[in-house]
Amino acid sequence: MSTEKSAPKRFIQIVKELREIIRVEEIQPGGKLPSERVLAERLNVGRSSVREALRSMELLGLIETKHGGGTFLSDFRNHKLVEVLSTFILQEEKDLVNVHHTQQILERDAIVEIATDDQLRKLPVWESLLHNLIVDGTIEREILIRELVVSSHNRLVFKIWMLLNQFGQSIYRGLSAEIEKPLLAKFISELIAGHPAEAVQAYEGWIELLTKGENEQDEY
Amino acid sequence: MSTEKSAPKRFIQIVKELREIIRVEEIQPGGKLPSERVLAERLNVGRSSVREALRSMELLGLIETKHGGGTFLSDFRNHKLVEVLSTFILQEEKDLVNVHHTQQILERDAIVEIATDDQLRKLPVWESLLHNLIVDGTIEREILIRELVVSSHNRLVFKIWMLLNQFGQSIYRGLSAEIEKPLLAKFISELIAGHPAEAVQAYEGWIELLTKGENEQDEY
DNA sequence: AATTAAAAGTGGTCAGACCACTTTTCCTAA
DNA sequence: TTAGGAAAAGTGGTCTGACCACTTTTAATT
Repeated sequence: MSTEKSAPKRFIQIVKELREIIRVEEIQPGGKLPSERVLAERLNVGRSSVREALRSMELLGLIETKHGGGTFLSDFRNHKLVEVLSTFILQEEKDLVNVHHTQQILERDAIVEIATDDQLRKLPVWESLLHNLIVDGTIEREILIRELVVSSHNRLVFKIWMLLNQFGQSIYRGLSAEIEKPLLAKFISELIAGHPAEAVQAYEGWIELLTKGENEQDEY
Repeated sequence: MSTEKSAPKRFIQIVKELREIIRVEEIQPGGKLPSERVLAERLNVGRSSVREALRSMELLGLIETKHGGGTFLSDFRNHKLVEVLSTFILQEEKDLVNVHHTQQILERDAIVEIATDDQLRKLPVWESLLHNLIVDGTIEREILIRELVVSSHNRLVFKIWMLLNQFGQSIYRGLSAEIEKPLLAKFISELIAGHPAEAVQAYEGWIELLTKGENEQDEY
């Protein structure tokens, strides 16, 4: 009666075994996986079942395939899950808003963490970014944010953020650098100075500037 | 030479055509898709190719399959973004500390959000939890935290949190309710009162209490 | 009319056959 | 000896047909 139907789909099981093989044999990104025929024999399943699992992983960008060449483990960062999913769900505006909201949560925390850590806030990256901003008048927003999250020493947060970033690309409209320049400068300065509250405040002002006017975003 | 190889994988194409069929025939979530054999004939491909596409979509949670029954479009508002990703993101992430850190980031944000929203902070849940705490002297921590995140109106955050929770079980030591009682009471009270800073502070004290003594966990 | 058994429909899996492409092997010619 | 190039082997891509297991529909029986 319980919901324990326990119908473990074969191809799902194969995906798991594949992952295990990758782990045990220490196959590195770019490395070659056993051929479909070999896998079929090793796992005692038909080749078509192996292919179903392999194709699933390929859709996710977990592996890459070269016709006649072989199957290769691709780098984690290349996975396409987000891209694929987005084609199915991107019409939901609310999802996008949530994605960015979540990103901002992570970013805010990273800011606080960096600003309160003498080691981190003195990293040369920030000075460099600030310098670029003042001299060139431009700054690569994504790099800045990325540095923020990376520096926070939490690889999990970084991974999640990267994923969300792929998913939520391009909500930040191109904006005149002149407008955001002072806010950005203040933000980075406060970060270096070790003033978390002020840094976060400047950051939020900056974000608001970037997203404002995009839409009224009623509370629905 | 260019990276423009443009190798249009068959099963990828089928995924796209599937999506088109779903759109044109207005198949609703829960609705039934044409059978594999029918699809194969309609698209002029072999059944195995159809299956590869179908299995890929199933791994993403886009469709569901009932053996002998058929293939059904699942509610992809409930897409498995986080779920699927987790198996690949967290597989190497043995660092429980990171998991909990990330959870706490999300929780902190939820607290602020609730405390600063008159609608949310007046929800009867909080009073109820506080009452239970005082009367019974006990409180289900997971329920509390869960309510926190759920109330924040960001389903994505909720999903991520639930996921992390699943992975990070059992770091919170069973602790004497007497010790955490005052902190918890203060935390909830501040939440209801609409004092975000104080609520967060109490929350952090509480968390510190819960995780302290666990420090035998060297950084390895 | 209700119950039940048979049939049809559908997903799950496998085996084998080709094809197209890549990599390796190995023989020939310079 | 060695550099080229053709043949062979390896590998992914796809299709067909065959069963099996399970569900839904249909038909027959009571």
